[in-house]
Amino acid sequence: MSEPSLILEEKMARKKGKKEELVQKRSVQILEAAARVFAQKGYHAATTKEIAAQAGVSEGTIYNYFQSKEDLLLSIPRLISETTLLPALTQIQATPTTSGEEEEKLLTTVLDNAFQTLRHNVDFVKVLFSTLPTMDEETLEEYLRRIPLYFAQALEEFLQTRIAQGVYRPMNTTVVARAFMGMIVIFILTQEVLPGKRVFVPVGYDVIGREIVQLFLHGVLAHPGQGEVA
Amino acid sequence: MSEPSLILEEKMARKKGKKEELVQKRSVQILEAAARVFAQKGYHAATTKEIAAQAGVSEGTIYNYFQSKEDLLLSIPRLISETTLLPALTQIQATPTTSGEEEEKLLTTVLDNAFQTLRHNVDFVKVLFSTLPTMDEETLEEYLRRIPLYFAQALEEFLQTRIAQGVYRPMNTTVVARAFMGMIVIFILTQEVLPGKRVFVPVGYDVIGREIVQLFLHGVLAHPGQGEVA
Amino acid sequence: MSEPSLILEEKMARKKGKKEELVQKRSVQILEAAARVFAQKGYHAATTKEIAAQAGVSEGTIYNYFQSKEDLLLSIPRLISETTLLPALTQIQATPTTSGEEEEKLLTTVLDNAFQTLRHNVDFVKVLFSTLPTMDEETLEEYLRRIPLYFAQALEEFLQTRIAQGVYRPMNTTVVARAFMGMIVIFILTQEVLPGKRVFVPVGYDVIGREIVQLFLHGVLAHPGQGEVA
Amino acid sequence: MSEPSLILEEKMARKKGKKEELVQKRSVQILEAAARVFAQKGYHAATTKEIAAQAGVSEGTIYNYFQSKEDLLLSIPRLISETTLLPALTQIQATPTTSGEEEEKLLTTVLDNAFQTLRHNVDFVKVLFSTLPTMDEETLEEYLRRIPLYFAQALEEFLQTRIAQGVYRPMNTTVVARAFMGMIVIFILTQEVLPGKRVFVPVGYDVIGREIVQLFLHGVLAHPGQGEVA
DNA sequence: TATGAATGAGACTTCATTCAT
DNA sequence: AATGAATGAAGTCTCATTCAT
Repeated sequence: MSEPSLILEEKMARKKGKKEELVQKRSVQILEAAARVFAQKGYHAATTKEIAAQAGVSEGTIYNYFQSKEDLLLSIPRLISETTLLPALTQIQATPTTSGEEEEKLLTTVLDNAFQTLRHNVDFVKVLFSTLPTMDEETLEEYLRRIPLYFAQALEEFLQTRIAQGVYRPMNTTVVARAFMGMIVIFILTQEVLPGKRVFVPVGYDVIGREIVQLFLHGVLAHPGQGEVA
Repeated sequence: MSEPSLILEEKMARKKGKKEELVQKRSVQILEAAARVFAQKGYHAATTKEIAAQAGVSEGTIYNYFQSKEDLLLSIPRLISETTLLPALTQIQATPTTSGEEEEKLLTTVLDNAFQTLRHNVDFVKVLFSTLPTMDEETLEEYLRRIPLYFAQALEEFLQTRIAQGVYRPMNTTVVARAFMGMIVIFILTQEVLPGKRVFVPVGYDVIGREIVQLFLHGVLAHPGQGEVA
Repeated sequence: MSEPSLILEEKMARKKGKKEELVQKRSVQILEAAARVFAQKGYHAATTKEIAAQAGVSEGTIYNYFQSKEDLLLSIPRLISETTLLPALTQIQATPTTSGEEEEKLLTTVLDNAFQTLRHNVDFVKVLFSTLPTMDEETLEEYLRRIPLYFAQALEEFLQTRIAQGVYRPMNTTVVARAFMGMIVIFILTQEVLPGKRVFVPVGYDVIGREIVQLFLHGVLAHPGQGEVA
Repeated sequence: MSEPSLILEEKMARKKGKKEELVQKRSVQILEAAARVFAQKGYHAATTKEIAAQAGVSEGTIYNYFQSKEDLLLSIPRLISETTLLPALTQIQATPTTSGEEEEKLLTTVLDNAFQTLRHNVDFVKVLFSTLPTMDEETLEEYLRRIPLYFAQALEEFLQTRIAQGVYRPMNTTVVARAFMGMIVIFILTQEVLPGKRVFVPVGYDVIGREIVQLFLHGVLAHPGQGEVA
């Protein structure tokens, strides 16, 4: 008398599975379009119309997957968190001690990872830059939780370990970690985020990495041992 | 983005007579209000109504001095050239050689100047940050010319001089100059531009200055002379 | 407003076979949900999505049974004819003469029936009230035919009989019948249709019935026989 | 040296006066259009576009005078309160005792006032009918505060006075007052609010008034003295 | 010259309806 | 027959800009 419910259930399960897959796919499709348009025009200048066009759906469809335009903005970080961005950046602390040469290699790798990751997510970074200054603190936290913040923390812990190991000199790790971040960010900013190549002539990231590592480890002085600090 | 207004320029050129002075005053008054509102809300979220209110004039009056809202944005850089501490930033090259201690002092002064200048023009910097990613190259240049670009050039020349003097080791001056800028910018970004104090806990600029100078001159290694880590 | 759907009618006409019965059931199920939602939110504020949810079907299913949202509205009256207590209301004329006490009883019963019927169909009444002012005449008739119109006619005939019997005084039966209806309607309006209990504090329907009967039969004067006020 | 400030002030005052006048005028102009459209289509079906057209202004102008479409709805009562609606309805209590004939005259006048006022504000009444059922309680109160509520209260007080005077018999004044209101409302509803003349054939308001007064004072019985209530 | 009411293009969003599954 | 994702027309509302005063 009753329906062959197992088959039905199975069917619905399969259907549900497929549906969720589709929802996921469509969400990403829309979100990527939004990130692209936000990056290009800025959040406020971006229109749902253009996002829809870029995503290849109608404007109405956007609202089947996101509650509002702002929801799109807030959801963008989720796109990132599932990529390899975070892991790559937070693996610095994994290698506790090394020889001088190895230290250079390690830092170079860290920088390579950072540059690669940031460049791979330029749209996100652009959105970040143009939106952060006018964001409220809560949204900012939610946003930063995704990447740079963790990186800064991981970096600081790394510095503390090195100091404890006697490899690095005593220093204000918060400031130095942030300064290191600054050296990375400035190149992404000038070479990836800013439009045009005229103002800041691009330099290869291998060169940049090498120079930063040298600067970070040895400073700029020609005779480091002599001009010592008290 | 269209051409910046000529009205202001014209007015500035022939500032003779009380009338012209008044006009000049009114322009600046509006422009400062615009910069303030743009900095706070971002260019697109800012409304002419609020700018008018902040400037203490009516909306209509804005259009007697500027062609459009965009014209306001494009005219903001000109605000800087008159009031800025920029000269302080470009005098780095003026002091060619020094002892180790003096070098530290010099760099500290440079950093102090930079931080002071940037903090004094926070509104400009904020507008810069939030607008840069979506600006066209021409406008970008106009904006960057005000502070960062000149500073970067002056810095690079300074580095070249020092290398020639044998005080600094050979290096890619473009990269290092930009890295130095990055160390400055990151703190303005995290402490002045971004909202809230929770995410990036603020550090005093004297501490920051000291740490950056040490990092820049000596690097982080505990035993710099040896080129080896224990 | 367009023609009401024929689908339902058709279905209702040939209710033979289990399939047709099921279709009939589903139609009523959707229609009741629609009436509920229309009553609660008003026709325009109601969404097909919520109706579907209330009916426990998908939005698409609604359109397998009704042509449009408007068709739902136009089909609601048909819900009444099957479940209503309307017959009770139109039996007033069946009891031609009575004594004074019996007359009171009769009218009390009529009022009880009326209140019970209207309260039993609150959703219908609410839809009626909120939709009437903007309905076209045809739809209005279709709606009114369900309860109020028949009741008014029956009432008028009753009055005419009573006058002929010499029990009631001569009067404009149209006006008095409608006035009687008004006394009923106002309590349904203030106690059932309008939201909240603060503005019009509810009174028990037994009390209401008693007072209306007295008012209707005897008026408000303290010394009715004299035709004079002290 | 200083401006002739008195003249300026005067000018501004005059200007301000004119401005306020204009604002008032424009507000009323828009509000009346809104009431008209709301009455015709119902609140939700009405569009700001049509309201603007009816008012002879652009859509944007509406929002210079009202915050939202809902604000228009909530502001409609204000249109009424400044007319003579309320006074006419609440003056019932002003005449404490009368002879029988005078009582009839008084009630007739009350009814005339009520009908005239309600008919004069049909648009408002229509909006009331179509909107009240789906309003929240707070808005309802605000709305009802304008008219019907006060009328019911005034009426109840009148009844209590009459009972105390021995002119009217003891009764539940709340119920009777509301019933009296019902007799008024039903005719406005059937003859003014509902569309078409077919369903409820219109009757002259003088006839209606006369019949209601008779019904209210004497009831329907042919021999009132006999069929008395215990 | 300054004003600010009026404008209307265009933004975001909702929702009745369709149709492939 | 049932579903619900997709659609896109249409709605409300904002805001840069104009222009008569």
